[in-house]
Amino acid sequence: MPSNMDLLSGLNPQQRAAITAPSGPVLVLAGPGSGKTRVLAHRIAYQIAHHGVAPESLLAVTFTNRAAREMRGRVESLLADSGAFRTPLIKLNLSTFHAFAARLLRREADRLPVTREFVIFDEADQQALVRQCLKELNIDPKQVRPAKVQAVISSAKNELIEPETFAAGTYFHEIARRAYQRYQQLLLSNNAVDFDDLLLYAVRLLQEHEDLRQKYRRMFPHILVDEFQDTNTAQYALLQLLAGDPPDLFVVGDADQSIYRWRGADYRNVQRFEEDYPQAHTYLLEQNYRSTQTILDAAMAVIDRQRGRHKKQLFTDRGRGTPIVLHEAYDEAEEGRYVLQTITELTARGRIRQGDCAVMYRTNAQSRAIEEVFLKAGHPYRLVGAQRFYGRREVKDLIAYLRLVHNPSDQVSFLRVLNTPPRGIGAKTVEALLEAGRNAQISPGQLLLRLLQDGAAAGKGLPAGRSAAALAQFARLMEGWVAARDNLPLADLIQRVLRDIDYRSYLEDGTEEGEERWENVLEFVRVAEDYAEVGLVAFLEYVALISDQDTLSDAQDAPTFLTLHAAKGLEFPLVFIIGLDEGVLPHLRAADDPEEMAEERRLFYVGITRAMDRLFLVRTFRRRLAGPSTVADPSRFLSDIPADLLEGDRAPSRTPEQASFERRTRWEDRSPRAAQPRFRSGMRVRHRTFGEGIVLEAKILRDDEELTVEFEGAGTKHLAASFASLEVLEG
DNA sequence: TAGTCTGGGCTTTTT
DNA sequence: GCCCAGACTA
Repeated sequence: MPSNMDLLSGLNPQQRAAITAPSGPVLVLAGPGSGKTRVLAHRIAYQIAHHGVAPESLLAVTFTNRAAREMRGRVESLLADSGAFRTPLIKLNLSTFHAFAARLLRREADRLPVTREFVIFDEADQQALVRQCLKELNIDPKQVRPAKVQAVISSAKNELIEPETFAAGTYFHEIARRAYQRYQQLLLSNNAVDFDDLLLYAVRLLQEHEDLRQKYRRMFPHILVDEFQDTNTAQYALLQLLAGDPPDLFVVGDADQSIYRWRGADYRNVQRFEEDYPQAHTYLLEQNYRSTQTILDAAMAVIDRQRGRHKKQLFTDRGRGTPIVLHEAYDEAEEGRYVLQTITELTARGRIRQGDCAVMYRTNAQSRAIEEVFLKAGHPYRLVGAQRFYGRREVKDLIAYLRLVHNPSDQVSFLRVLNTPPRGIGAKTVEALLEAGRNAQISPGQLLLRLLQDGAAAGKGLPAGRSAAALAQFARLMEGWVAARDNLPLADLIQRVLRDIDYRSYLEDGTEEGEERWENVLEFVRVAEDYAEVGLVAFLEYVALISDQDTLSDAQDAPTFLTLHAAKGLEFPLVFIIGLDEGVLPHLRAADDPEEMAEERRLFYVGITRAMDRLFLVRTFRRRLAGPSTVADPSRFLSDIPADLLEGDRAPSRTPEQASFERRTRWEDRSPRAAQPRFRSGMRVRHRTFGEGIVLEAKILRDDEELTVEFEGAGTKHLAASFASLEVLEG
């Protein structure tokens, strides 16, 4: 087949070797911009075109729908170009872990404690449920925070720990254990699963049912995984269960780009893979095709400060390129103006398009200041962030209505919409309704529906009078929607709900905000129109599993604003990373945990390596984190970048305050290694007031050494070596 | 029952 | 500075 040549042309020897590697476990360790995704796409195409593998027997897993979509496009065009395939490869199984698991669960629902129609609860729903559990357990939600309990439950699930095996060593964990137990029961009575259950149930199904295991192994004898470093325990277990014997498991990843630890991801799965599959072939991709050498050098300088990783040498033949620009703004507004101004200047020459530019930040909240500047200037931009849209109150309300229509047992949704907009159903009535539901052993939604059918008989225990009328009216609405559910196109169904509840006049209260909320509703209807074909179930699933990255579109030639997390896997000719301040990047929350601090560093590394040609690092002198604005210190990561890669570009001084600040931080004359390291992690030290402790982390910061010390009595402290006068005891 | 108020809590990243 | 939950009042 001459087409094989096309599939391998233009690839470097390492890439080629990985793509043509014999079937079996394969690990591709790939630096940023080294053509990781390309290798994956070529591998798929090569298997199909060269080895005659049936497309439907391949399962490729990614972390976002966007990545899956892109991969599909690439594979299809590769195969089309090579003349091997003409029809679109609809049979190719390319999806996210969660979407794949959801499909599996629906197909095998008869072995699950939920029905095929289960709904997927998102984080807000989960918290609502946890809140309910705590209430039942008579726990004050102020003492034990529902969000924290939810997080604990979630990470337990990601570790495949179920309520029965949940270890309760502390008071908090005992509460969490009981809440977890009740939480699972409540999920079932809602006919719902949460994000984590998707994976957990999938793993359990395959563990417990030999026949299913065989079935899926036969179905997908070839498995490929993107961003393998971001798999968590449940995902890894799922892969192992799916991988047949002999396993044909092709995984690509980069431990340096692991940024989802907080979601249970464990980059040590890369090592685990090598241990579990000692016969695995490993390929290393180091040549970078994306960035200039200057950008790569900066990235390496940042990541090399990380201990306990194996060093990669990133190189390119793109040449040195332009120095990285470091800019200090006075405050967030000026930060925004600087970004806008720079983009305007650079694009004015015509070589760079607006859409080539990206602005990246640590937290979503940071986008606000930038957006304001752009809005005021009438300059268009693209904002990446699905959560922002789907997390809005009005959108969540609508989704809850739809979920209720789809699944009247969904109590969380039911309670959300029962009195939204207000229709005279107050707390007392709700309480009575819940009680009646408990007595009748059915969900309150079902109870209401039944009430209509057999009249007052089932309504025992429900309040009479005004609220009864309100309840009956709501029940009639519900009944109407459920009846219309299967006959009406999705968008029409939504329109009908909107009309029935007169949602528009509820939202439009004359304020600009109300106007905006209604706009969002209309936007939501537009999205639903695209799902007319596939119907309500698929739409709800789409809405539940959407990710921020999925909202990125190329439709508009405008700069993109996105979080560093959302930026993973993307590239832009021109990148701004803003908010390079202590407390922002690295984030405050990471300060007392070396593992988390390491992840902040990797996050910065991911950001740097998104840039192809130009990189702008921006920080702010005054910043509002919470409450009043305070003076921020420059990010510790900045001092890891060698000065010769940087170009100073400071705004003119505006205030004496700033001028004095600039005198203190002279980037251009800063020598990168001014101070000699005196401390190492693991050293025992003594401090005058804090007593004895162990150095957790020591790093050179400008002309001082910054230490993180765990003191026996005083806890973890951050100290500047020159002030702290520490005595070294041993080490 | 609904709407307003206040006080407290809290701040990350997202499938 | 912002948001939410629960308390309070009409």
